[in-house]
Amino acid sequence: MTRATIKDVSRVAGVSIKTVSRVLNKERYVSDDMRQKVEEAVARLNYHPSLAARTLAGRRSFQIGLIHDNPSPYYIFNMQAGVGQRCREANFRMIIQPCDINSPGLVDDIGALIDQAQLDGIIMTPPVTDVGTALAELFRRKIPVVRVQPGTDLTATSAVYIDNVQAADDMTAYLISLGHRRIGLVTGHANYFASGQRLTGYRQALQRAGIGFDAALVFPGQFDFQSGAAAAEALLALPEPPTSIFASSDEMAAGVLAAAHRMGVSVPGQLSVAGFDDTDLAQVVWPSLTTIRQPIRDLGYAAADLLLEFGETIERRQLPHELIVRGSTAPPRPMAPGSSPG
Amino acid sequence: MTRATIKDVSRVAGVSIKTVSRVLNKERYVSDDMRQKVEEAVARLNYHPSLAARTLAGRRSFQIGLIHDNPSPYYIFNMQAGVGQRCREANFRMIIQPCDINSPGLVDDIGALIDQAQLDGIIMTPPVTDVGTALAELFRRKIPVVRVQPGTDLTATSAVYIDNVQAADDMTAYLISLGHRRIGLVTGHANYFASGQRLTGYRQALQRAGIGFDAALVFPGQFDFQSGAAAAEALLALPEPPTSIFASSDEMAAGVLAAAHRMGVSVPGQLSVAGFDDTDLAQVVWPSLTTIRQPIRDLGYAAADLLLEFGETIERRQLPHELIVRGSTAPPRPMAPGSSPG
DNA sequence: TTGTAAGCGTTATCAA
DNA sequence: TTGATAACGCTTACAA
Repeated sequence: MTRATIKDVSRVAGVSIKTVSRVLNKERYVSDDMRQKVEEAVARLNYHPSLAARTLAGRRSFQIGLIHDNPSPYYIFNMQAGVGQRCREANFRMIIQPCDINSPGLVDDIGALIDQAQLDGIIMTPPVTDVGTALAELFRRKIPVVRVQPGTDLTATSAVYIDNVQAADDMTAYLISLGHRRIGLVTGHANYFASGQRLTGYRQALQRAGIGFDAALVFPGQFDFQSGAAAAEALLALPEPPTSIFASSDEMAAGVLAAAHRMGVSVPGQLSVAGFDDTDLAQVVWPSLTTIRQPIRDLGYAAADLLLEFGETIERRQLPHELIVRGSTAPPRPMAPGSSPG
Repeated sequence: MTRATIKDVSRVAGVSIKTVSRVLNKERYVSDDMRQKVEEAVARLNYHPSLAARTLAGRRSFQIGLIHDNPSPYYIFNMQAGVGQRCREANFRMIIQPCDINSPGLVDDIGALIDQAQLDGIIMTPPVTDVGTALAELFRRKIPVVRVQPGTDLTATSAVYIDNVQAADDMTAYLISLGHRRIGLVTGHANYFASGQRLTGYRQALQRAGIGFDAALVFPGQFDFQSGAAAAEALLALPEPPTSIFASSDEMAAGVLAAAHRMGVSVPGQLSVAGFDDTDLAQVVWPSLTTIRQPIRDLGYAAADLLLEFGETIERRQLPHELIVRGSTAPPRPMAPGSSPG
């Protein structure tokens, strides 16, 4: 017993091959009578069209590529889930392509993938989104592209994103609303555009509240646990330490927590910790953290949707972020030297 | 400018199409002269053969499927990394297929995937490995299959695995070697074969050490955080509580830690906690945990290797687990009621 | 060792 | 609204 082909279906249904093809592709100009016959035959033979043949003969391959260079399993997992979901709905397949943005072969690899698989479109996630040479290659090939949270050439391709400035503003404003006046900020890796955007949001909220910007409260990080911990140590050692620390990523927030713990600073009693849930991991692993959450899965779904619905047309879609408060981000007690709890 | 085809290459190289094909497929009986001409033309034209055409014309699709129903991002990520690595080396592509083992359409979905993509082979991870209907469908189609850590029909397909009995034995023996005599065990989800195997290893080590099996020290869990916490609460409330708790998964071990913390039991001062690092997450998120680690990425690599190297032949490959001790799994202090520290 | 010709299973084109 | 037929880019047989 070998695979059923379109020929088998046409024979069983008693119609021409072309008619079967029409039904398969939901083309117009097929009578209900024909359509029904074909559908019955397809079901009876358990027929599934060969993707290879469709790709070779037609203009589409029913495949899109997801290109990433992101070491966070949670990020990738959720992104795949979202893109995969939309692909399934459209009967498309998703090809995953991990890569290394520092590899000299990056552009060639992407080109080879597109050629070999005849991809119908590409989704890129940060930081691949902002590799100029890769983008140029895609333009050259005129292949539809959707970028997730791009940092440069914002209008060059379709894109999905959250507003990082607003998100950081929201979190900062929330902390201020609880009574915090000295809010430490651990910034993100300098290579990521999100880092600067988050700093901007932080400053914006402070200014609106009439709180002066204190450069001593801003400490550079690299998005990782270590730098979060280092930042917290520095910030908590200040003559006038912050009552709250806002880390620009969840891993750094975890680092802040660890350092505070090590230094005997009670959380949230003496210090409120907040962060960005960049990897979708914070809520799972550090459930008490107050975070700004990017809806990674939704971003993936929206990216695929844009690609499948609009193709070459450039569309942008902004998704809402969430401020997630779990446990208490308690209002700070005065921490003036010598003060003691009520 | 359109894609280069094999015809273009043959023209540029001044040889026949078939010769180009021979070089591409590394067939024998090609003179060095010809080979060189072809390789130059390929490089010059930046030619990448169409997978669709190769699949349609040939017997192979250069694609294998990875089927999973596993909610752990870390597990999936590492598995993909391992399988993907081996695929890249062989110039194969990996198709990811998430599924739901309780869905009635499972078998049909798998069949459709194989038909549409003409997959050359399938890798399955638990718990899909042990779905009889799915396995039967694959046998019917005579497609090469490699299962990761199968629980049933062990010799039915090629497989890669670690020895769970030995692993649990190792950990239990290690705890005993530190002086523990009362070791609690939180078992895994009853649906997973690994659960029973780990219980067996635990009992085996106890017996060898001449320690009687105490059913009161074994508490059923479901592999998740909650049940780990519940188990710890029950075990620590025993009249004679264990000095050590061995959880059959990392998430449960985390639950044990949390519960101990909540109950004011100091770790590792009064209680040693150990676990299985099933998701490859323990070392990242709970770095102090003593764990038995499955090398997930290596399992994936080995699975793909088996599939690509041996195809239909049934081969089994056992990989070593690792006992990872970080921080101290301190020997227990006596915990008799009323006793006080040194 | 190299080349020729006939498919592979679809879709595109054009005619009916 | 339906159908015949020529591609699509490669591999497989088979010849030379």
